[in-house]
Amino acid sequence: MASEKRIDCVILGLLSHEDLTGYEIKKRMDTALKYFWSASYGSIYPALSDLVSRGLAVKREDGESGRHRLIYTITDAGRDYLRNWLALPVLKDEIRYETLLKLFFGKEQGPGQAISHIEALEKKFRGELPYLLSAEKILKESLGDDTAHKYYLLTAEFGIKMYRACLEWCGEAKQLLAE
Amino acid sequence: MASEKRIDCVILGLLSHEDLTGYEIKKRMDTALKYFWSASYGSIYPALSDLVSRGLAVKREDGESGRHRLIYTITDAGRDYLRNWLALPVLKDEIRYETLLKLFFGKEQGPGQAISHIEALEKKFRGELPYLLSAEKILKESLGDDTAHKYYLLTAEFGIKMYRACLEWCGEAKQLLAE
DNA sequence: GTAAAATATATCAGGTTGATATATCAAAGT
DNA sequence: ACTTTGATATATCAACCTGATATATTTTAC
Repeated sequence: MASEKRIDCVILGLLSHEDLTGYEIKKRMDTALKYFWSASYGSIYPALSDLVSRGLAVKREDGESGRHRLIYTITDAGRDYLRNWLALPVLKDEIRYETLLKLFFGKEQGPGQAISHIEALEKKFRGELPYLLSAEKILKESLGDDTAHKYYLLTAEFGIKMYRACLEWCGEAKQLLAE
Repeated sequence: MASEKRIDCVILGLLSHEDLTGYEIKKRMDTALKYFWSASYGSIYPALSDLVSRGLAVKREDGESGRHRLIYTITDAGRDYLRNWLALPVLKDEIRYETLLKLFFGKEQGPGQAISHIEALEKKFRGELPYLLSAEKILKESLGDDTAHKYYLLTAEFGIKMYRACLEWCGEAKQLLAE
C-alpha cells in the first residue's frame, strides 16, 4: 500500500465526524487541531477535489444559503481508507521550534535578545492556555454525550501538558540567562 | 528585507560555531538539534551551493584525507546575515504530531488501537530521554569552557521538559482509555 | 580478506506553505 | 439608507522542503 497522504487523512478524519466545506475544515484545524497539526488552503482545496475524483468523498452545492458553498461528505470507501490509515503505525511526529533554533545560536546574539525570544513564546502560550482549559472543562462535562469526546479530551490534555511544561521551561531559561 | 530562508539560517548558525561538511551539518541536526529542528540532504546541499554563490560561506576541498570532502566556512557577510536573522522576531513554532492526529479520530478505531499508538510514542521517548540527560550532565559540567554551552544547555533542558511532560501524558492517556 | 557500517555528495518527484486574488454576506456604526 | 469592516468562501502558484534513491569511498569488525 502506497503511503497515505496526510492531508487526505486529516480531511477524511474531520469528514468522518460531520459534513464540512473547505473553509470549515481549515477552521477546525486552526482551533481543535491547532495544538498538534496545521494545514493551508493551498493543500486543502486541491485535496478535496482529489478525494472526490477518487470516490473517497462526494461534493454537493449548498441549496439553503445564497452563498457559494461546496459541502463535502465522506463515502464508505473514504471511511475504509481512513480506518486503514488509522491502523498503520505512526510515521513521524515532528517539532520545529524556531525559538529554540535562535536560542541554540545564542552565542552570536547575547542573552538580552535570547530572553526576548523566550518572552514572546511565553506570552503566546499564556494567551492560549485558557482556551485549552475551557475546552477541557466542557469536554469533561460532556464525556457521556459522544464517544468522540473522550478522544478530543485526550488531545486537549496533551496541549495543556505541553503548554505548562513549556511555560515552566521559559521561567527557568530566563533565570539561567539572567545569571 | 525579504524573509530569511530557514535552511540558510540553520546552516549559517552551525557554521558560526565551526567549519563543517554537508554531511556533518546533517549529523548535527540529527543529534544536537533533533529535539526542535530537522532538515534533509535535499535542502542542505543545494543551500550550501547557494550560500557560496551569495558570498555568505566559502567552500574548500579537504587536502588531508583522500576522501572527497567539501568543507564550508562562514564569511563575515554570512555572520552579518545570521545576526540579522537572530534579531528578527520568531515567525513560527510548529508541532506536527501524527500520533495526536490519529488519536483525535479515535472514534473510528477504538481504544485498543489508540493505546498502541500511545505506547509507540512512549517507547520512543523513553529511549531518547537518557541521551538528553547525559548531554545535560556534560553541558552543566562544562558551562565555563565556552559561552555557547549555556545556550546548548537551555535547549537540552527544553527537550527534557517536553519529553517528561509527554511521557506523563502517555501514562494518563492510557489510563483514561482503559476506563 | 571481506562484509557491513559509516562517510560523503547529489538529484528529483511530489507534498506543503504563505501569499495573493476574488467575491459575497453579516454586523456595526454613522 | 449607506458604508466600512470582518467573516465566509474558493482558488491558484512560486518557492520551499522531504523522503527516496543513486553512487562511491573509507573504516571497522569479524
